[in-house]
Amino acid sequence: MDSLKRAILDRLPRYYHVLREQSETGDKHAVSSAVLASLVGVDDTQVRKDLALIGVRGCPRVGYKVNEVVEAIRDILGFDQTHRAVIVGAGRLGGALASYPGFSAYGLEIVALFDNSPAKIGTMVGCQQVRPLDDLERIVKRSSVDIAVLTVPAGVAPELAVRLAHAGVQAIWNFAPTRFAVPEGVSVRHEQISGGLAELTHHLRCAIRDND
Amino acid sequence: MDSLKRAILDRLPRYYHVLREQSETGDKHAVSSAVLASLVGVDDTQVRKDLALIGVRGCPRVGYKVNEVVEAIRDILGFDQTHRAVIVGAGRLGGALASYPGFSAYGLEIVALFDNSPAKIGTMVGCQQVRPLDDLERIVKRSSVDIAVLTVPAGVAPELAVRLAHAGVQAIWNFAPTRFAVPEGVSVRHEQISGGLAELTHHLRCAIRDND
DNA sequence: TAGATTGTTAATCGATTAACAATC
DNA sequence: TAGATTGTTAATCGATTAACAATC
Repeated sequence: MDSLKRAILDRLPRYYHVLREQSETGDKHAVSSAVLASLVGVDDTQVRKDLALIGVRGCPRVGYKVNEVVEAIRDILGFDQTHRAVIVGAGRLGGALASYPGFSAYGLEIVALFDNSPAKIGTMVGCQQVRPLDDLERIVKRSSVDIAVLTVPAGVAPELAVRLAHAGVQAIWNFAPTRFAVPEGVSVRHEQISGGLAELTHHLRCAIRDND
Repeated sequence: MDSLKRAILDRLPRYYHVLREQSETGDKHAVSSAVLASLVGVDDTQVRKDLALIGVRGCPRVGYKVNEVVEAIRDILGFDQTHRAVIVGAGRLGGALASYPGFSAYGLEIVALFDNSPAKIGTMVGCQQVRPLDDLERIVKRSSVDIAVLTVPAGVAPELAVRLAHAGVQAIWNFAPTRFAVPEGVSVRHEQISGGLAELTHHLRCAIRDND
């Protein structure tokens, strides 16, 4: 199977999100590319191309069947398979992710939360009891965890990424403000939240100047 | 002043981040495009183009002056100006952002944290006392807040965005898993965290199939 | 001078948008 | 049939990469 390109992988979850709501309320069974486009804020041609690419065929004068679209996206993004994940770093962000109920819709099951702070170990954060970092390898192997979420300080992220990869994790979702290399075969997604802030403050700066 | 394009706005904070560390330790005053490129994981030509675009000139055989680059990025992204911000939604994510110390490097000052839950109002979350939503307009106006961070459930995000815009906020940083329209002149950045998860699970799915 | 690095043009690549025929 | 919507090709746009002359 081809790996899909980055751009479409950003849009598919958005289609999934808005259509899943509609498929639950169930008052509309079909959706046109124009309606779906306006719901997620993209061009209608874009929607038709994306859906064609993932193998969903629509019907002229009717549109696309909501259920078909939802299932095709769920299938292609792997949301129908359960992935076990651990969160490393029981700070506020780690806690926020550990207690987010929405991940189950994406097939993600959080099986453990780690930290190395004695003050945190053993306490409950979200629905998880914090475990010591020493247990990392054991639990990753025992529970066949394949995704790790990194919410630790930038300084320790690279070494933890290596530990996780060696323990058998296949994908790392990195929220630490740094980048690192990982062994072949492991995929990493760097979530650089402050990048979004830069965009906003830059716009503000331009707006202020334009008023002068 | 021209607004810079999206792509470069994602890279500038990364240059800023790695060079600021180097400028503090101070052992190297110059950096070549090749070194900077490898530090942030982009092409070296890309670095030279980006720096040329923001008006930094390098020196053949030497490279770019670290301080010049840091200051140019700080200036163009508005990190040298202090922006006052409020966080709306004192859940775990809101709390994580409220207590993140790194924002000051980007010129962001969190002045208030709001929630509508009586159980939370008045308690301390991060370094902020949670305030009732009723005070939103008053505080935004009084403290001339120009950025709002939305960490509320998807359902209430659109109405809060409108309230914030009317109160005078100029930029909204939205972490709720939804999209909404805002009045002309207000900029919005939608941070869709689960999009990153889709990319990872898709890669996992491809890897599994390739093994079959 | 020789050599390393910048700065810039040209080529490539990919993503988005426009146009329109095909279809129910 | 008429009309709305899909599906697809072509055109545009922007971003990235390659090549190389200019420069210290």
